[in-house]
Amino acid sequence: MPRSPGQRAGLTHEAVLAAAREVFAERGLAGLSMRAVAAELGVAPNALYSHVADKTALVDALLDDQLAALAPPPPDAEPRDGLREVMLATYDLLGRHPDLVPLYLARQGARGPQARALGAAMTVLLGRLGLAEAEAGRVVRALIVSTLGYAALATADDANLRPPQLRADLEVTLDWLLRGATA
Amino acid sequence: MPRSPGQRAGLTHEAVLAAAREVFAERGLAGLSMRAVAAELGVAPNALYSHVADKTALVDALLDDQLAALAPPPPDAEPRDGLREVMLATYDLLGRHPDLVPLYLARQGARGPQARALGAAMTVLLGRLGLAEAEAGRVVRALIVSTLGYAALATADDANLRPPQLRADLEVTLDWLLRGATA
DNA sequence: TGGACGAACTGTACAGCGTCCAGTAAGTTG
DNA sequence: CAACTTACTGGACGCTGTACAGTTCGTCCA
Repeated sequence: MPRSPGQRAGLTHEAVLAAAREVFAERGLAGLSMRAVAAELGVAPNALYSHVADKTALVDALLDDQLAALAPPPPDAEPRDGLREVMLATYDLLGRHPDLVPLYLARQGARGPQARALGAAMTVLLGRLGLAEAEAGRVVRALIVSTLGYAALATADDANLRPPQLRADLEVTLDWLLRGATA
Repeated sequence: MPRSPGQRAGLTHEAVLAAAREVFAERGLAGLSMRAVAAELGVAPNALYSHVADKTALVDALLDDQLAALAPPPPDAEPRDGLREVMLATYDLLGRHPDLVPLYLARQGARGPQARALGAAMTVLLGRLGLAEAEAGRVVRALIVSTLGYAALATADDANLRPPQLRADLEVTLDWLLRGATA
């Protein structure tokens, strides 16, 4: 509903992020412009800059936000199963939002709180496999790199590389990595 | 040298690609606009469209072009060494052109002739390790995914993730993958 | 040899982008 | 009640990729 002019919109960082989420869901990454987000809020484009440093900061926030859909593996799970499950869930999530894959890789998305929480949960599981923290960090990175990489591959529309096929390949790859890391 | 008006520029696909290579080398991906390429050739921006479908096609060509700097592993190399060398050389190349990493991942750059040649040479080496062609393709993908993924990670300026450190991690990861694949 | 034809190129223009600047109006604090 | 801060608007700048229409050239065939 359009405010009467002279009224404040009462924006917040969260409101802007929510609008960005909406625009992204409806029109994809290509449709996610500052102007579109502003229009969604019924506000002039520049108004966003009171709540967000610039577009890349908004996109970063959106990237982490999307990870909220992923449940961290419980600490008492069988470690290998838990790790495989998160990674496959991540792969599936990215499959639903292929636009984001390059962004996660480019800025290595793992900066926000959601990403941190997932990383910490994975480190716990690797600890139960006997890995020290530094070593666990390296393995987490290896797992993530392959998962994001396969998700990126799945966005190319090559008949030989359908997402289910690649998902199976990813599963095998994760297995090799975990086996190598705990040998 | 500026042609006298009314003279043809005599552009070709290769000339456009060469200009794009030049602009990219000097001003990076952000500076690679159709206008910049056209200016480099002393030509109106739209002139490019007689030789290139659109910008993404030009960028695709540039991506494959850059791979020409990579020497395919000789077929008689020790397979594991040869594979590790190409992948590390790829990692090093991408380290010099971080801008391109997301693009390689997004369009899975491996469509052009250069990419195909590298893939074929890798498949030969994997064949000598006893892998059938389909299986070799999967392993090639796994290796590439990790290599590009680590290169992407290296573009994030995190003090804990310096390129040399990640290169070492990649080396270990490649080892795990090759070991897993040939077990 | 001339005339048609297609390709190459220019000029102009459009719609869109991120974001800066200056101004105004509202809310908050002394 | 006055001073100040914050949130927002209007307008603009410089840039993008590329579509459209028109002109000029090289080539090929009658």
